[in-house]
Amino acid sequence: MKQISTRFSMAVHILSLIAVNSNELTGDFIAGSVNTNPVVIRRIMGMLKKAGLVEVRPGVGGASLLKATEEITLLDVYQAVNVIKENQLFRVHEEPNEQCLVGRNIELVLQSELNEVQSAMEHRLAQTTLSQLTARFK
Amino acid sequence: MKQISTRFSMAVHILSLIAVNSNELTGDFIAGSVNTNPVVIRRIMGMLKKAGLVEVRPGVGGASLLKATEEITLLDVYQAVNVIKENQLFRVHEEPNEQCLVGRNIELVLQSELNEVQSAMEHRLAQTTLSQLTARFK
DNA sequence: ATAGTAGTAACTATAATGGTTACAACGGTG
DNA sequence: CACCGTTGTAACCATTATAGTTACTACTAT
Repeated sequence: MKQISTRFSMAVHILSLIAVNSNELTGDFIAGSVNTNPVVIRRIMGMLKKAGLVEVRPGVGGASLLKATEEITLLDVYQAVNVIKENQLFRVHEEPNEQCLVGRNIELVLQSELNEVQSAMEHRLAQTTLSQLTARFK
Repeated sequence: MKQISTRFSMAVHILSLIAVNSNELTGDFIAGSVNTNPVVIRRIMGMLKKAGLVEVRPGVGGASLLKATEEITLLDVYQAVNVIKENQLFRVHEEPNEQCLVGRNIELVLQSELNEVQSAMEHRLAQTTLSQLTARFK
């Protein structure tokens, strides 16, 4: 069963860390908290940077958020790490037989429903903010 | 990017075929419409059978639905082909550092949100029936 | 100049997928 | 009763994305 990559959960972890310990964080420290290799962290940080969520001080280290924690949603993170692209949560089999009523129609009809399904999921992602998560840490 | 397996879209295709051409279908014909290998079809049919959605006449061939098309939802199909298990749409990185405030809490807090997200998606899947799809074929 | 950090490229092991071959089991039909 | 076409499975393979790893360059404060 294919699941959505841990890149996403790691990214949320990273952002939570930065939210809590603002600025005193090296990639190696983050890697220690996430429990993975520092390069994995740097890769994800690169994506978060490109999405405009964080700022990193090269050379010396230290990261900070570019938006308030109330304004970073799980959807923002999900999109930043590119874990699922637009309308591609579900993979639909390709090149069905056009000679057949079903084969001819299934792709378009099913895909339009699946797009709705994906939207419903992403809409729910947008309702949770980073601040809601960190508020529950204890 | 990992996507949800085409097993799901193929299953919908198969059920649509049965709904339209009730009973005169061999696995090889279905494979021709889906455009894949017959064994792939049989594998999926096996899952649909186990879920109580279809009935297959062994030996001689031919399949029929065990429920009305109005009563088969995309969620039923999705669950039948076991494409995503309960609360496992998102994979969460394992064994974060318990010494760290974030590491200690992230798993539980994030997972509870992600379960909500998955529920939202599945709820939307349950709103589309097989009959709604086949009605749009032309 | 040095030390410690970030940025990347390249390689690897792992796991799920989807296609394939092969064969056994089944059930009408001649 | 034997045959033929079908279903049911097991086993294998190529492909793909992931996540970890090594190695190296570039940057910045001291």
